[in-house]
Amino acid sequence: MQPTLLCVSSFLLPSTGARRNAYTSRGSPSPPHPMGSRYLQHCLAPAGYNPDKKQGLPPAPPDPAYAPGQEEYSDPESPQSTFSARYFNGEAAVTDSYSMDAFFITDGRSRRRGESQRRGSHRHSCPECGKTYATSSNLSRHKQTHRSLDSKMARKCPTCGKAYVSMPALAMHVLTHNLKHKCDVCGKAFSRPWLLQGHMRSHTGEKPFGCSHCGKAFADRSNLRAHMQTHSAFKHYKCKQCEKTFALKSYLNKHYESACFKGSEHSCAIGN
DNA sequence: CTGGGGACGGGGCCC
DNA sequence: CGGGCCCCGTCCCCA
Repeated sequence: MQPTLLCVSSFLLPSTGARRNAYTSRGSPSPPHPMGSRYLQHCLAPAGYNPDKKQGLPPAPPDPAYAPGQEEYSDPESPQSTFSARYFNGEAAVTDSYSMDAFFITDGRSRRRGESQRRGSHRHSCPECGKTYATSSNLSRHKQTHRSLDSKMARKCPTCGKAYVSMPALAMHVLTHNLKHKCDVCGKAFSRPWLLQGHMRSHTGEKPFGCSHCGKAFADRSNLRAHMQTHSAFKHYKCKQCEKTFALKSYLNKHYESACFKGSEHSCAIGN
């Protein structure tokens, strides 16, 4: 992800301090999002976003406005927004800032993919899902992800026994048992260097990811993404029990757990 | 109870 | 094959 050109100076913000230092165990993540990084590709037009060749991001749709008053949110996998991104923080440039489209339309991978397509380079496409890759090697690795867990090719993690059909995925998983990247400040260890990098920001107060709308800065890109959704006038995630709507899926999930489905089953809840 | 944010994990993809 | 990057998602805390 590249920042917009509106405000590209990076520097350290005063640390807000980590509110807590409790490193609790996390639940298993959900399966990868079927829509991948394209899930907000209908976001509003850029304001200030300059799709230069380095960024390579596609321009926003000519009329991407998400009709106000739209009551029914039928596709929670592709939330949209009427928010028009403007960077109006007149104060000192505090961080890189990301307009809505620049942030949501695509990610670095699809950006690179787009560049390759514009260059007209030959792509190797997966017959099962249609994804394309620059090399047959990459395609071969990708194809492993389509294997069934019952496949003879499936292998188990020697440490925890979790089965994988994709060898790269297994290799990545195995690394999670080897926490060799240690924080010099607090001693917390991580399996991958960029996890440590993100963690270090909690010590330094660095917040490289800024919201182009309100100027608020974040240390974590995912948190900026969630913040961006709070600027949306629309609450895309609706409880199927009480019809209440929420801007973020996590809020809806919380609602399911705490309120609407308290003491009952989540029969019509998450995952639809 | 909801909204917002901080911190982090697992896994896919590119080079 | 491995490193780096990015994504989605979760858990937790607080106002």
